[in-house]
Amino acid sequence: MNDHDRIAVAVDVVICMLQNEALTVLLIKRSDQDRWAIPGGIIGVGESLQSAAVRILEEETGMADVYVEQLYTFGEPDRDQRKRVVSVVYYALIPAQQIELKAGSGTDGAAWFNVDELPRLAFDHNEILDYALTRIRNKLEYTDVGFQLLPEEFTLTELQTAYEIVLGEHLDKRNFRRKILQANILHETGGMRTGEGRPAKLYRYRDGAFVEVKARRLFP
Amino acid sequence: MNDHDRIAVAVDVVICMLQNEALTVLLIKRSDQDRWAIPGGIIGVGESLQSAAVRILEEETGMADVYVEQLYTFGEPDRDQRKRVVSVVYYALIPAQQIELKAGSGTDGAAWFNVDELPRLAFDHNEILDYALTRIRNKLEYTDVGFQLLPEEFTLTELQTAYEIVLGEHLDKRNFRRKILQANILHETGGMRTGEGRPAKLYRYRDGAFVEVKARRLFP
DNA sequence: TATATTTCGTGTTGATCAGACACTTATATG
DNA sequence: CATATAAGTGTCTGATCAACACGAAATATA
Repeated sequence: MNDHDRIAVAVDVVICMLQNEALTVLLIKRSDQDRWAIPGGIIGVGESLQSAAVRILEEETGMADVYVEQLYTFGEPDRDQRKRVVSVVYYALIPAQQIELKAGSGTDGAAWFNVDELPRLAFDHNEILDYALTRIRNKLEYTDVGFQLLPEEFTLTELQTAYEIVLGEHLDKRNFRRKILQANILHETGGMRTGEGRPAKLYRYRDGAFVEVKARRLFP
Repeated sequence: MNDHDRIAVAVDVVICMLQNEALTVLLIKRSDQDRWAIPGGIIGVGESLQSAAVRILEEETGMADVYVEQLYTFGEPDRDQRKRVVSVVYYALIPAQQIELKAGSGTDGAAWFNVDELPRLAFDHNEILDYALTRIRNKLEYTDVGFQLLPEEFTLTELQTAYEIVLGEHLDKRNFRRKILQANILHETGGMRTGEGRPAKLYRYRDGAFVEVKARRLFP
């Protein structure tokens, strides 16, 4: 087997954030490609897969301390015409906020796309995003991923809206609040969010709460 | 980066089967290693990850047409002292039966181990097996993986026993039967299994049934 | 061949949970 | 001060889950 035949290992990261009442994903355009793509890179020697994902995330967004989880590994022989690449794909959920995008090296630019209005992407990246969204929607129902999309403090309405955006369906206000509060995974910070209308209590996620709640589905 | 630094891509396969009222996993011992290990191999050029998993499974057991699914990719830099290996791990569930183990090339032998009585394995393979078992137990509750561990025709008691072995807990007979039958994923073959005691009806899994049942948990 | 043993197969009840549904309260704004 | 906006709150009904015991059908044995 000559060097040309060797298989390259890449790490790609699906970076998701809530913006303008929509779930968005960060895509980049490389100088040598005419389609948008999921950001990624070659793994460094001595670097773990997870570290590589965190590094790529940091290079694109400048953010650290973010929820990152392995999604799936894509390795069809023909997924990249140029050479054989096995991509270990991670996904990251970052709290809603304003982010200054850093143009990574070798890229023409980066932009956030509404996940419901994606263009045709490079390689098998549309397939990867489909898979990522399915995973996130599923995990929303029985893990704490929903909280990762919000800042530390949030109102129950903001939390419900986040769930509605990701799931793409309306949820009943009273049932939602009852279930979340009964699950005992939030605590009131004491602060209030003011604005037009009645002020709302602020909550914070009880970190590690899902270790206790575990197998219990939030929305069965 | 010289060739020595390059990263190798391996595919490992956790092969599980029911035997003697226990869930067992197939392990091999390589001539150059003193510990048992999960069977695996280097991926061929032009071979997809899934194909490699199926090939490895066939090499070890002689079986084709088996349930195979990707589990997780393990790639810590120090997981193999000799060189950097990224392992894409699959798991396979094969129907209970007698299997003639083929000694794969370069192996000292292969054997089935009860998953509750595993020795200390090579590399990070204990960790991988823990992860695989957790996944299988979870999927048992909301997918059709349970049926993959049984032959085509089975009695309800055999199915319940399979669930009990994998989950490691006792299930109520009447509740189990009611839930399985109401889920409408089995049909009676008309045949009966005879033996000591009253004969039992034989059932067959309605293939593709979980496409319909989908999100519905069998054991919430 | 009668009896014992083994395994299959079956329903009900009470408790818990999910889903549908509408009005009052607190603040900001004009 | 009146109006608009969003927050916050409870009940009832139907569905689902968990707990629970015995009769039926066959084989094995005395």
